[in-house]
Amino acid sequence: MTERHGTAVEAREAPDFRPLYAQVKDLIIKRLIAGEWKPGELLPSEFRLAEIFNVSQGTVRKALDEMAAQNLVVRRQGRGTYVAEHSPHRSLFHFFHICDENGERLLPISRVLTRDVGPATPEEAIRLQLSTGQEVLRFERVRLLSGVPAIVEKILLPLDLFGALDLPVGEDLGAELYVLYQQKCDVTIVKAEERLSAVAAGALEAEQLPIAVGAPLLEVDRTAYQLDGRPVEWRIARIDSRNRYYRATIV
Amino acid sequence: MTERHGTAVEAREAPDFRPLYAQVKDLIIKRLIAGEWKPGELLPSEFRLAEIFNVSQGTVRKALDEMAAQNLVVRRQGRGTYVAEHSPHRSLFHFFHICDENGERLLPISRVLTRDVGPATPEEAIRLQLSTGQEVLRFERVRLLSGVPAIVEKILLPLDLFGALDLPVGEDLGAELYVLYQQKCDVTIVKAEERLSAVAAGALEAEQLPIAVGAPLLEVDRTAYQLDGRPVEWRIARIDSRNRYYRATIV
DNA sequence: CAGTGGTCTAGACCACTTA
DNA sequence: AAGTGGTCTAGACCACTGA
Repeated sequence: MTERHGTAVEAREAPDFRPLYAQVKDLIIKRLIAGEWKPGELLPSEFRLAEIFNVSQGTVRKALDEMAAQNLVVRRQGRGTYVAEHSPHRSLFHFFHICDENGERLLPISRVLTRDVGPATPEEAIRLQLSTGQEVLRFERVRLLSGVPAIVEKILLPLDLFGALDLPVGEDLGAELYVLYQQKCDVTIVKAEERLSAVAAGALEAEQLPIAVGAPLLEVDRTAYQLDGRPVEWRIARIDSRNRYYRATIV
Repeated sequence: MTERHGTAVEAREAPDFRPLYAQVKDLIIKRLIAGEWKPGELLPSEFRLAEIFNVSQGTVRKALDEMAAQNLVVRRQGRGTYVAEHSPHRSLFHFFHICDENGERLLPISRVLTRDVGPATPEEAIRLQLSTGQEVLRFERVRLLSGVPAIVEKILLPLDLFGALDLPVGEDLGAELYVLYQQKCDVTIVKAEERLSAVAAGALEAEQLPIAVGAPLLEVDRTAYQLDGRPVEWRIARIDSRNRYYRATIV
């Protein structure tokens, strides 16, 4: 630990007095980023971590509780604390917000339409914080809901991280993308920002979805981030939102 | 408290063992619902509450921390714990998610178009959990963003709670609706569920907004709840989402 | 200055899991 | 039975607020 504040009169010019538990949390996250513990693995116990960082178990607990609230770790009584993993279930329930009219989660099936590699355009470079010209992967895919084409998606990924990703054009993906990112490319998505708007269907959408050009579509523009804060995916989904909706809860 | 589990061998057939702090939280929420402490008021201190409920201060703290995370109370070091209140700022930042292209929050100005009282239709009764025929208040309003009409909204309220609400047709509202609900009708919104989709503009929207019939609009269908879980507002907003978007964050 | 919430620690017991 | 996280308590000191 950098500084403790008890015991005696201390020099305390440290401009940033962060609580101990916050410092512990940062240190644990640093080790996660460094890959010391991989997704799905067990962390050391609270007492062991308390020894490592030379704080009390209660302080470690508070750090881990916050990390659990952020879905960075999963705590299981009697077992231990695990590094969070992208199960298909978590991917869907956490990152896919489309429901049918009764509020039931819909399970999508995907088919890749096109695959493309090339230098990033200026706009793409900005969105993924790359230098212009750095190589990127581009995909277009269709997702079916209840067996009907419902979503056209464009996905942009930086090639330096996703070189190992092999999405076969024309075939169904065997898993959720974020699960594949983690398993094949060691990239874990921990946060996403979405911008929703309504747009008119273009030629691509009218070709792939059972709608006419100009029909209203729900556009979800998402930037997804990994643990170190780097934006690693930009995707734009255009959704035929008749009989469906995007669900959000405000608490 | 109902039951403690320390000290000795105890009869413990209670089928639901809720942690003490959760029971304390429920009891505090019950008192909030009963109106024992009003929005903006100071709660008793942690030690005082610990006496009241006969638990330790740490247990009260955990209950209050959870309530603070849910925006039910606001904690201020050195002052105390306040019952959360709908300030204009909170209303906007928490419940209004429309931004401009740079991510800047937009401040809306409202004008009421129509006002209507009558028995609830079957659909309306379902959404507000009323008996068919119970009286409801209906409003239509236009909201301007950056001086331009951008949102047409239909708002439905049960008359039994909102009889005191007086929205003058044609005039600008002096405050955010949720602030008015709280100040004039003693109704505090604590949660909302939103369903987003894309729709084609109809006659009303084309009349009020600078767009054509059939143009894509972002529809936000919101049900808002008060502390006891009762749905007390149903509103449908249709938003001209050119140069704007609805912002969501997934963590 | 007294009173509040915020942090940190230490220790006890509980419930759950695994061996 | 041993080890884990979950709960509860008690007490210390800190930082902030307002009289």
